[in-house]
Amino acid sequence: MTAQDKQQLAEARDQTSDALRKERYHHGDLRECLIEATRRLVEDKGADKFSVSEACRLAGVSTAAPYKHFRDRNDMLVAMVIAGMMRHRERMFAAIKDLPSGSPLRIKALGQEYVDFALNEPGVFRLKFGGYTDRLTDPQLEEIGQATFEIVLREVAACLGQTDITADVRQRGFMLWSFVHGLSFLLHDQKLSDMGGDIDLDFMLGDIAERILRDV
Amino acid sequence: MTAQDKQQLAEARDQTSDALRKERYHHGDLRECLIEATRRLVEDKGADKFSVSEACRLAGVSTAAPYKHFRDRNDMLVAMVIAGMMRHRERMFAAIKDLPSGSPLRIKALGQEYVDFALNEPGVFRLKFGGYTDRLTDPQLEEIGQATFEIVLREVAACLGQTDITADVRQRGFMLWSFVHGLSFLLHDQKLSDMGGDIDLDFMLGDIAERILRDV
DNA sequence: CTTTGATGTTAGATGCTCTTACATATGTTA
DNA sequence: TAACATATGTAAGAGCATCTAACATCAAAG
Repeated sequence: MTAQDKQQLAEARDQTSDALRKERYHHGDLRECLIEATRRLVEDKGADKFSVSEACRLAGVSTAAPYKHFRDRNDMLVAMVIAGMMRHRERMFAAIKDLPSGSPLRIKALGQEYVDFALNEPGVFRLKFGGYTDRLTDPQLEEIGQATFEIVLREVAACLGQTDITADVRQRGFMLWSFVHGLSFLLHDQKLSDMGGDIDLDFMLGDIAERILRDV
Repeated sequence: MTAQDKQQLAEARDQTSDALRKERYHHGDLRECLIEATRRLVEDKGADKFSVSEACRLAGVSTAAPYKHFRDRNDMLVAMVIAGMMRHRERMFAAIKDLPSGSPLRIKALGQEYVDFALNEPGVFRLKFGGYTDRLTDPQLEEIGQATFEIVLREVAACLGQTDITADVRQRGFMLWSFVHGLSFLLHDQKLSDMGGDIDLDFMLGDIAERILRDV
């Protein structure tokens, strides 16, 4: 099937009331469609409430159909998370591309983007990092994570005026990651508004970058 | 039922091969027993694989029995998490009681204990903070969390030579929390060993405490 | 001793995951 | 173009889980 064919089928589906439903015996692009249905359901109701059956109802196919495209329920979730983490990495690239290189502003922007993603797509974020299931150990997912962390390390090195990734750079990068990672969870859990009082998120992101980049 | 009766029943149960099973028609302390069974299962297989039925098999009761003690499956998990977070708070108290007051060592010890708990009881930790389910909003759980955070705030204030909890203290406390919180997740996900290389956890905990307690 | 409420059991309604066997569409090859 | 091979769908059902309703048992209070 050519890209043009897919386009036509997609347009045909979009004309229906629910863009996800199929109209023919063969769906056209059921795999992508199920991933999108999975994403919606997980964001709406949480990963524990997600059911393959409901994704099938959204897509307008029988409950056996997904098993031609995914090994099992968990595999559907993994596929959805992979797509999400690729979006995540792209956004982190985009967040810094217009900022002066070697500036702590780039570190802060990366942190801001990390938190934003976690808050905008909490379903994906918590599936990836919340430990919902242990079978979330896909090699592709590992690569994406590694590559994303490399972005941070490059920026940290640049801020310190270094060219290569030393142990010191690695440690500062990991500390920054830990911070925004925990912050993302706590923000989504409303802990900042519950216990933080008048703490300013923007200030905190700049402050931590400064503290961790500074020499002792 | 007196405490002594409970003791006798507990001893009777302990004589069987599986300490959780009952021997009479009425169990004696099924609620506590189911909470413990839930804890074991969640730690062993993860919250998503946990089933009420299996907890019942562990306890040696019918699958309908839990519903006399818990509203539903989720309520069982909540009860288990509450018990876990009370252990968590007690351990944090214990971690600092022999250290000199006003010392950053106490901050570091709290962080160490936080991470230790997350690694020793990841099932509890991730159920509480991983966002497995949204119905984990028990008022009792809220109180425990608040009280635990107060410990941290008191220590931060003491380290800064202050007596009351200012906005500044709150912010530094929240930053420390964010850090150890994220660190806990990343450590359990093996991200430190995968991407951190030769980073030393103990050093990092001391380093972050120092950085965040220092004046800018 | 009897009653009563708490706590257990049995049976079953409902829904989910995943498999097996079969149906239909697609595109490749003779 | 016809026929076959492959990909992708459906139908039916096994097996297991949650939760409910009706009934059974036991302990404590009157």
